[in-house]
Amino acid sequence: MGYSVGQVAALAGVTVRTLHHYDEIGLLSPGERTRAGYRRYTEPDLDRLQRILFYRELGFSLEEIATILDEPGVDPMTHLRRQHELLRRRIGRLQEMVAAVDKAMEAQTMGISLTPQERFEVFGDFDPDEHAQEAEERWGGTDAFEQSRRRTAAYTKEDWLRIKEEAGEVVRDFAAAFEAGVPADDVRAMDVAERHREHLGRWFYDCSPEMHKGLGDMFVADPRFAANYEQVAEGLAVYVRDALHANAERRS
Amino acid sequence: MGYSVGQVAALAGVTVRTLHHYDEIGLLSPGERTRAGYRRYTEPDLDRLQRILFYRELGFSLEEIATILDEPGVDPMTHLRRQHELLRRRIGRLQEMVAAVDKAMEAQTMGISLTPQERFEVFGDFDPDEHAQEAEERWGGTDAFEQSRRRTAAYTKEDWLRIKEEAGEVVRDFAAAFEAGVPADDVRAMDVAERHREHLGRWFYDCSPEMHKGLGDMFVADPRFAANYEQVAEGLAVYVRDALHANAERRS
DNA sequence: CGTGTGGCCTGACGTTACGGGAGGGTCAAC
DNA sequence: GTTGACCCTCCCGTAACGTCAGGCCACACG
Repeated sequence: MGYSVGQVAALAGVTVRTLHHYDEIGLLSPGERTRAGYRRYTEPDLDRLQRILFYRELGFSLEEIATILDEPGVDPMTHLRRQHELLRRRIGRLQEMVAAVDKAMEAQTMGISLTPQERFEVFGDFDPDEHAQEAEERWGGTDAFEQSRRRTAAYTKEDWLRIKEEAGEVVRDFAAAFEAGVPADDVRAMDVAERHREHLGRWFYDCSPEMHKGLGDMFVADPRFAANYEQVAEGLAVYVRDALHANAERRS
Repeated sequence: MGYSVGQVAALAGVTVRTLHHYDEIGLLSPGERTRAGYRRYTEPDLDRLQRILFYRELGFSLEEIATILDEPGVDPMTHLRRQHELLRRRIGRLQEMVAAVDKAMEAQTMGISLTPQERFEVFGDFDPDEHAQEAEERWGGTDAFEQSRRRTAAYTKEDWLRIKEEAGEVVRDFAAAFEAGVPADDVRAMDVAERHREHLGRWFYDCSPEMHKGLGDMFVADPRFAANYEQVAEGLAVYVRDALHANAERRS
């Protein structure tokens, strides 16, 4: 019953030391121990190890893997879909690199030399998402940004759809309250603001009330964000900011 | 003229510290320095950096990259072909993983649970080459084995063809001398043995005369290797061993 | 002509994900 | 009942950087 470290190591193609390490940092602790202190790995442990190795191979850090695996309420199927999506992306990236190599070969045979930009473009625009670059410039290096980047890295298309739906719901509720003439510091508006904050915490990063206030300011100051609300209703951006502020005051 | 660290870092999407590090370890030292000591990267430096990042992305260690890049007599085209080959392999591996995920999804929806072996098989047979596993068992952990593994990791199909051809030539020459009645300790036989040793050094690992002798012994003792020679001419394995021994004596 | 301000320099210590060995217990087998 | 394979827990080492700290350098601006 159960597998010893050596057996698991041989099975999974890792060293015993690696398993010890995963135990040390709490990433994978064997379900049982013999009275002599020997590690005994159970079937679910193997399952978890398989996932660990998978995400590791795709370049995730062990800490990231821990948060991915310990996300509450994710069934095996979600993991598989996520893995599928990640593989697809990674293969796409490698195919881009193939294209770049092909281009370089062509240039080489033609005797043309590439510009520095051309040479690095496959490395440069790591994510084809312009928003990500903007975010980097604004919040680059902050904890929140890092946390967000790490978490979103593993989201599937379906995750994103759910996020969009949730976000849309919040905006609609804000708009409804706004048009109904509910004051921004009314509990009803503040409750929506709080849901917005929770939404961020669930999907992106832990957003303190203080940070949430700053975010509200930006919704007004930055036309790119403001447009998101203004196109729903004129004056909504300011309303949302006020609601976030009011909610932050209430929370602190 | 030339690029500063910051410019290169921005261009290539790496940090300044990374470039400092590469300079420290001698992997990429800027072609010039200003009188104030500022690094100035030239066009060839960018070229080299691009290759470094390429091989790095594919999982090579910086030490391995250094040996790959500093291999004498490799033109840009060879690198490009090699990169193409590596990408192809890597994509193939990822596609295997996709297949494994698909299988797991199927099993999941069917309610079947996979055996431990099935779960890890995509990680297990890391290299589909049975010879590599045998080699690991015999020489696992030795410097020569490590060196060989590192170097061969980057060989293209064309490299392997050339290796095979070279090796075949040596065997034919051994066979010719053997059948012509040339004694194994004759200079002509010993010269072929020396060429064999150089062949190993060029493509696999630095083979000392002492190691070469051991290798000769194995050609006789291990039927798997012996067959290689015996199928060319009966008694050739022993002849080759004797030639390797004689040459080793001469060399020491 | 001083004075920021941003970029660059060299240490030097911190971190991640293990590798590898010392020193010592455990256990099935001969 | 001892031997060899396997396991344990420290503990130090390594690779590839991250992250300051303390101090030049260079050029724009008043």
